Amino acid sequence: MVAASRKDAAKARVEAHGQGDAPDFFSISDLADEFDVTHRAIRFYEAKGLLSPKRLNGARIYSRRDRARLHIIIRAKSFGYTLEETKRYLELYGRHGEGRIKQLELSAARSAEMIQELEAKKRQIDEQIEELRLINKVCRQKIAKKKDR
Amino acid sequence: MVAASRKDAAKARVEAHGQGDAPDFFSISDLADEFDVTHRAIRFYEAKGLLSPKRLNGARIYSRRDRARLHIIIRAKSFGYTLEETKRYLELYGRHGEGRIKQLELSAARSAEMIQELEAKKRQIDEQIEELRLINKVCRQKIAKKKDR
DNA sequence: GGATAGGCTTACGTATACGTCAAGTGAATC
DNA sequence: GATTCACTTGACGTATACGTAAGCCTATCC
Repeated sequence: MVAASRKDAAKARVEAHGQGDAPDFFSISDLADEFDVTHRAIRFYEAKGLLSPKRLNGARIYSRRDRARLHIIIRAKSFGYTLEETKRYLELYGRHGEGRIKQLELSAARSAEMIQELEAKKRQIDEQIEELRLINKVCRQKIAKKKDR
Repeated sequence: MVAASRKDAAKARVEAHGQGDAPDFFSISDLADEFDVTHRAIRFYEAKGLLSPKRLNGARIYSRRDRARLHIIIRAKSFGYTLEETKRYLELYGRHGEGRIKQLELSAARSAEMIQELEAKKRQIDEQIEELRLINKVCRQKIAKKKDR
């Protein structure tokens, strides 16, 4: 298994100054399995600039940070954001804390905006849930009526 | 304005046995304006079987129910459902209450499933919001530090 | 009754998000 | 040392969700 050996090599390097037992890096297959996406998709996100893993003999090595980013990509997709929108979010994610005041203020503003947006989305979902509860209730009532008739 | 006249004609017909002052039907432009989507998109949803408005001299006439369906389509899209998935939801929506027990039980089950799914989606959004709150907090703290230095 | 407004269909084009080969590399195992 | 295994890079294909232009209809307004 080449991947394993590459992994071991990288692991040795990382664990030299590593700190835990939880993995510090991942192969593309690790992440593909963990998040149930294809290799192709992960590479596609990289091509679009959402990921930029290190390389070891050509093979991609994903750090915990890369993994966290992938997690965010997949979550964001699941509630309707395009990769382009997610990219903007990841930019924010990648550099909060760094930069000059102007940059920090921009990040603060952007994160606040996104929170508002997500709260709005939650409210929309709540409306939808309410409708579904009503449908569910009506169905169960009609079932009950038909059954004791 | 042809639309207006068609509207008036249809309105007369509907108001003959109508009940309120809120509109009972809508032109494609009405809905396009209200929900900020293009005519093309609305027709596309129809082509995909998500809508099926009545016609008057060829022109589409949308009922309140059609309008409600469009509203659902747009909301569902905004939180990540495909039109195909939304179509399945609309089927449920369109016929709860009708049919035999088997059908009612299916509808009850499906609506319950969807509620679970949406609740899960809400939890995901909450996680994302938590992350953003943290980012926002860190940014504001660093800004404060830099400012009183 | 000709212009204008709104709507219609047909059909090809486009952006996003990958899927699917094809062909090659580099390390590990038999 | 040949095979295998995981990974690589193109390159072309495909599904979804529309955009866009062309040409036609038709009711109302002037």
